Formats: sequence, structure tokens, C-alpha cells
Amino acid sequence: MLKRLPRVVREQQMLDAAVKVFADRGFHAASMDEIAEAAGISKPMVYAYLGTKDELFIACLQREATRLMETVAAGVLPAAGPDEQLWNGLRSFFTFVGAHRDGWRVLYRQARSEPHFAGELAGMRARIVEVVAGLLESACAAAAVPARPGDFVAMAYAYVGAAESLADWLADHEEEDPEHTATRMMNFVWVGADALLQGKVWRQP
Amino acid sequence: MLKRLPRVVREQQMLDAAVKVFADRGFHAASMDEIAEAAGISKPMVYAYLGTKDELFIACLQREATRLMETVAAGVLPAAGPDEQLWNGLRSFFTFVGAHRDGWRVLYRQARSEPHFAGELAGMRARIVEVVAGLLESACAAAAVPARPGDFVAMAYAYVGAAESLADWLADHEEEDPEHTATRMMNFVWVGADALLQGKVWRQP
DNA sequence: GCGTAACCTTACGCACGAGTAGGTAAGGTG
DNA sequence: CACCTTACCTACTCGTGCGTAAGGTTACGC
Repeated sequence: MLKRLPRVVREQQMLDAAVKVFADRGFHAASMDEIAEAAGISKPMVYAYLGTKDELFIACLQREATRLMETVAAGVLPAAGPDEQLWNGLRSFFTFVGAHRDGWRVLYRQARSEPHFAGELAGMRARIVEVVAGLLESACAAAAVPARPGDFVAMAYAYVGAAESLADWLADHEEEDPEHTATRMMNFVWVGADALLQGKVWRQP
Repeated sequence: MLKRLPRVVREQQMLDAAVKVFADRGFHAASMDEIAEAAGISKPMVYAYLGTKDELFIACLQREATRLMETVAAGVLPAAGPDEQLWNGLRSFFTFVGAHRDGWRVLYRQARSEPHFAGELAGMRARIVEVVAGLLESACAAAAVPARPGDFVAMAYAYVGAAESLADWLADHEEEDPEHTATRMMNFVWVGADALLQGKVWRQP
């Protein structure tokens, strides 16, 4: 209360508080007063350091998104084979979500529903989908399985959606083990992809 | 403009307008004035017929959710075998989303992000997940594949998430064909489930 | 030890939007 | 034609919450 802290520290405290309040209340229902109070500071300080409500929200998004991406990237790097890379990536992803549940809620639920911010997030998501689609494509090319380009993107959306759904579930269930969730997703991907690579398809009757 | 319409007609017009405005702006950013204007009526009429903003939003949710459920149920019914049922259900689902994009956006994006309404939706979603988990379980039991009960729920979340992700993509891409999307999802489910039923699993290194 | 820059506060202006009061007119019913 | 019910409106009140003005206090360099 009586401590005067340097700017960088306060900024992080404010962002922590903002992420929590945004996650709990939603963007509009969250008030700057509540965020300031949760950060243990008065409102004008928030404006002085992080700008308007919109700018604050974007700052939250950027911090959480960057942390997430960097965590996953760092997890993937030391791996060798494709299955190990995938496994490490998924494990990093779900571990991160489990450890930053509020951050995930803001990224996945709040940002997508506010048309003003959805664009930014959709872009990030699209890049992830592109990466996944690229992986599927190279895997199919290597196995000489025929497929149309659009199919990869669609499949990638399905996989990404499945992972997000599991992550979202994880975010709401304190008792679930992130690593276990990652194993489930790995099974889901690996088994399905394996079948796809063998050229199995379903045809409408 | 000068026509005095019976209540039931106006109510539907108001709900149509409300769904559109909620989908475009988000719950909080949508104003009752804008909804009233979009419905070609004055604000007090909206309050007279459909109550407060919260009640109006819930009315939107209920109408859209009911329509969706009934459409899918009606699609599934006339089918015989399990794969035909699944195919008909998916086709009905994606066709509905393609034809009611705004409704989907309200259900999937808006309702989930407002903590006040998320409960209702989460319940509906949980019931769908239960149904899917039940299908998976009976399929595995029939094939004598061993699995823990929790796994079915997790798998169901993954499948439901994949379908939602494809639906969401469809909602934003006017040019996509719902039936084609349903085919992709069917492939995704059928091929993966088939592999699972053969007891294929991935084990961590 | 004193200036000054950074940290922090109380207390407000102001706009916007939910919800309402109170009234008008159209169309049916006796 | 008198009446009542239903559809519909204009014009407000009032709370809430964003953003700010103006001023106080602590640390730190010199």
C-alpha cells in the first residue's frame, strides 16, 4: 500500500489484474475501476501506464499470446522426429493453458466475441491453421496420398478446433492434468492422421 | 411503417433484428435502440414484448438453440444405420449453420463469452458431449476395445470442438458449401473412430 | 538539502444507454 | 356510435463507467 514500485513492475501487476478481471467478467462488463483495484492501484495509474481500455485489452492479448507462442515454440525446438515434435508442442500448449487459465479464457473467449478485436486473433489463429495445414500437406505428399489443397485447411481447422475445445475444457476443470489432456489429443491426432495417410476415406451413400 | 402488425409477427421481427445486431456488435455493444431500429419499431415495444436486454438475449438464444436442435433431430430420425445417422446429423447441422450464420455466431461466440449466460450454453453443450461420449462408448463396447470412462468424454469434447470449429469457419465464409463441410467432418470422425475401434493408440516415448 | 522527475491520489465532467412515464391512434365488439 | 383493448410513439430519468484535471508525496541525483 505504501510501497512505490517502478513502472515495469506495476505494469505487470496491472496486466495480471486486467487478465483476471477480463476473464471473469468479460471485456465490457469489466470496469477500469475494478481492474485498478485488483492491481492495488488507482485508476489514473492504469491510464498513465497502459492507456485506454481498448489499449489495455490489446496489451493483455499481446502478452498472453506471445507467452503462449513462445512457450510452444520453445517446447517444440529440442525435439527430433515429427511425432516427438508434435508431442512436445501439444504438451507445452496444454501445460501453458493449465498454468494460465485466465489468459486462455481472455484469448479464446473474450477476444473472439468482440468484433473489434476478433480480427487480430483470427489472424493469429489463421497462421496456426496454416502451419498445421502445411504439416498435413507435407505428410500426405510424403505418403503419396492424393488430396485437394482446400482439404488440408479444413482438416487443420478441425484439429485446431479439437485442441481448443480440450484446452477450454481444461481451463474450466482445475483437477484435470494438462499432460494427460495432451496425451488424449496426441492420440486423437496421431491415430486419425495415420488412417488418413493410408488413404482411408468415407464416401456418401 | 404505418402497418400495425399482430404481436407474434412483431416478436419474430424483433428477434431477427436482435440476433443480427448481437451477432454484429456483441452483447454489450449492441444497444436496444439499434435493435429496435433494425426491427423497424420503437424501443418501448421491444420492452413490452420481450422484456429487458438480458431477457431479450435469452429469448434469442432459446429460439436459435431450439431451431438448431430440432433441425438436427429431424435430420437424424429417418436414418437407419449408425453411419447414416451420423451423416444425416452432421449434414443437418452444417446446413443449419450455413443458413443461420448470425444465429450461430450469437450462440457460439457471444453466449460463451458472457459469464452470465455461459452457464446455460455450457449445459446444452455438455448434453451434446454426453450424447457423443455415449455413442463412442457403445461403439467401443461393441468392438470390445478397452478404455477408461473419462476418455470418452475427452474424445467427445475433441470431436465436438472440431465440429464447432468447422462450423465457425463456415459461418465466416459465405462461399463454402455446408454439405462439403459436413463431408469433411464425416471423414474426420469416421476414419479416426475406425482406427480407434481397432485399438490403435499412441504411447509416449 | 534541495530540485525535479516519477509515482500516486481524490474528485470530478460527461456521454451513452437501459429502462419508463404518459399519451395517441387504430381496429374490433357491443 | 361508444367502448375497450391492443399496437405504438415521443420524450424523458437516472445510473454507470470511461477518461481527465489538478494536486500531493516519495525517492533520487547532484
